[in-house]
Amino acid sequence: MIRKQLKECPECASKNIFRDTNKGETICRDCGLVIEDRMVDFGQEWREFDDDSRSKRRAGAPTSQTQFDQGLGTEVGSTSDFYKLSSDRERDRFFRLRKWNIRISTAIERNLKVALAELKRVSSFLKLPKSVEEEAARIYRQAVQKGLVRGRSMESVVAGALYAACRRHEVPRTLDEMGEASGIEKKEIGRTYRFVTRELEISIKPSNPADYIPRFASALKLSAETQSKSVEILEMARDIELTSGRGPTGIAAAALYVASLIHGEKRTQREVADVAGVTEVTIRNRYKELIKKLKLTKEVEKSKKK
DNA sequence: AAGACGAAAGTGGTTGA
DNA sequence: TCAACAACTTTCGTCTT
Repeated sequence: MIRKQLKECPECASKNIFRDTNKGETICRDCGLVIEDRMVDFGQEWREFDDDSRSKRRAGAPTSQTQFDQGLGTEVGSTSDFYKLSSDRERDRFFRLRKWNIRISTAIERNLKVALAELKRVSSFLKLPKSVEEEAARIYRQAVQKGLVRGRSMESVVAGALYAACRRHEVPRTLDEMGEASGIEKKEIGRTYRFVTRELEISIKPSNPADYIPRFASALKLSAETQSKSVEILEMARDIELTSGRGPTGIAAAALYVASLIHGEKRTQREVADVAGVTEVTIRNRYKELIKKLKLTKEVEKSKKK
C-alpha cells in the first residue's frame, strides 16, 4: 500500500501536523482538520459505490499524491520535457497546458477533500449514523462529477446531500437543524437539495411525520406513552388523509402537542413549535384539524379535568 | 403575565395555461 | 414565462387561565 507523509496542512498550510499510525489518520494541530493521507483508501471506498468512473481513479497513482500534496500551480511537470522544447512560444504553451491540466485534475480531488471534511463535521454535529454519512458522500461525489457544484457553495451542496441522505434513510432532520449545523441558510439548502436530487434523479419518498416523533419527544422530555400516543394519532390522521399536502413537521408537532395534553404532560405550543421548527400558528391549525376530524375533543377535555 | 387563539398580510414554491 | 394557488410564517390584537 502506498503511503505518503504529508508535509503541510492543505487547509491552513501549517506544518504542525500529527500522524496517528494506529488509526491511519493525520490531523492538523492548528486548524483541527482531519487529513486523510492515504488516497488509496478513498479510491477504494468510492469505487464500491459506482465503478463507471475511471477518470477519478486514485489507487496506486503516485501523481495523485503529489497533486494533493503540492496543491495548485507548484510543480509544473517534468523539467526534462521542458528543455526539449525549442521556441519560447512552445515553452509558454507547455507551461499553460501543464498548469491547466493540473488544475483540472486536482480541482475535484481538492474539492472532495475539503467537502468530505465538512461533511464529516456536520454529520457528527447532527449525530448521524455512518450509513447516512456514506450515502451523503456518495451523493456529493456524483454532484461534483456532474458539475452541479458550479455556481453553488460547496457547503450548501454538502448540506443538501446530507439532507437528502437523511430522508432516504428515514431519519429526517429539519432544514433548520441542517442549517444550524452547516451554517447555511435553510432556503439555500432546500434549493440545492431540490436541484441536486432532481439532477441526479434521486427519488425520495415524502417523509413520514412519525419519523420525527422520537427526536421531538425526547427533546421535550415526554414520556414513552405520550410518544406512542402521538404516533397513534398520526396513523389515524393518515388514514383519513389529513396528512397529505401538509408539512410533515407541522403534523408531527401537532400530534405531539395533542398527545401531551391527553397524557397530562402539557407542553406549550411555543415549546413544541421550537423543537419542531414550525410556528405556533401552524401547530394551532393542525391541532384544530386533528381534534375536529378525529373527535379527540372529549379525550382532551377529560384529561384536562383531572 | 403568559399562553392560546385567530385574522390579515407576506414569503417562497408549485402548477398549469 | 407568468399568474393563480396552497402551505406556512410573521405580526398583531384579543381572549383565557
